[in-house]
Amino acid sequence: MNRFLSNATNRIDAKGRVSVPSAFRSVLSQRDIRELYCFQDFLFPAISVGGLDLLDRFERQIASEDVLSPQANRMSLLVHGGGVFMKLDSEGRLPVTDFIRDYTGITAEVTFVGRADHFQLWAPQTFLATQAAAREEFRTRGLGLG
Amino acid sequence: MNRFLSNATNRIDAKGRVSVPSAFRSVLSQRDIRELYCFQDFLFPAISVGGLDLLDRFERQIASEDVLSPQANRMSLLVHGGGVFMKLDSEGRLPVTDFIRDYTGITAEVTFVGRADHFQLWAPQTFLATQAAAREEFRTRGLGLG
DNA sequence: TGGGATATCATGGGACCATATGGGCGTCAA
DNA sequence: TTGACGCCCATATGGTCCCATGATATCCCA
Repeated sequence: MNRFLSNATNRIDAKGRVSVPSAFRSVLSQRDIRELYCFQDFLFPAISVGGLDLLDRFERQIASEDVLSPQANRMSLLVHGGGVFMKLDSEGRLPVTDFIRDYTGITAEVTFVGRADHFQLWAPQTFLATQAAAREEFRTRGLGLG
Repeated sequence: MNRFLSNATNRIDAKGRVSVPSAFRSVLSQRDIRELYCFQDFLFPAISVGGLDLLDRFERQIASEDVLSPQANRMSLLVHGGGVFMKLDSEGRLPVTDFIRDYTGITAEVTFVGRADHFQLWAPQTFLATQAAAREEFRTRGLGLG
């Protein structure tokens, strides 16, 4: 497996740590991702986690803009300034900081959700609800992306 | 790490000093930046800090403009004339001068914000509010620039 | 097919270390 | 002389490492 797929829910311990699922850890080591970069999803209350290559798309766009461009400035503020580094401990756990809790509503448990080139942290019930809502959306409006 | 990323908030002590986050200090030494050049951000109430190479992009743009361009004239006035030099002490702290306080509204705490090739000083609550506003902007209008 | 052995993984907690922070002292300049 | 600044050390808080325990799935063999 070389992509982040499926989901799993783990408990946060008394020290505020949570184990990253083994399957995700093996993808991380396979891609040689040692420093995790995390930032808020632009749409959902979830934290995206992956390597620094996640920034590439944004940085290409920023670099192509005028030095004084407010849009480029705002984007850099979010993706460069709004991200957080996380390191797994030797057991493969990551600390669940307020940065994560505040944006996701996570309290006692974390749902890890695969997103192919990265994975996300969700509050379990929010994940279920959002997934159901998305399914309902497709059911009524169809798959059209417009 | 060779870029300024993420953010951190530190307290100003009784002598008006604040510790630059360890991660940012290591980027500075890695880039062999000893004298910090600081100037006001063009859009936000924040101070930009970095090496003199920060001026490169501005100077390229100024050079490409007409000699009589009011835009280039203004940019030089701000970037060349409006900057100040700062030095870290042996512990990696920098003095928070009135130059910084007046433009940013910083009082008791400083939020250091990574911007890839430089970092910025923000008043914590201003940073949070501005970031939230920028995110909302992208959420409603999309990521398209221009 | 079932039951026990074993490996893998999540969880819990103690010890240690890096870093932010606070404050003392000497030096230099206004 | 006084105040600002640079240099030094002392301390605490939080993060990281290390080892132990418990749970669950997998395998192997009878």
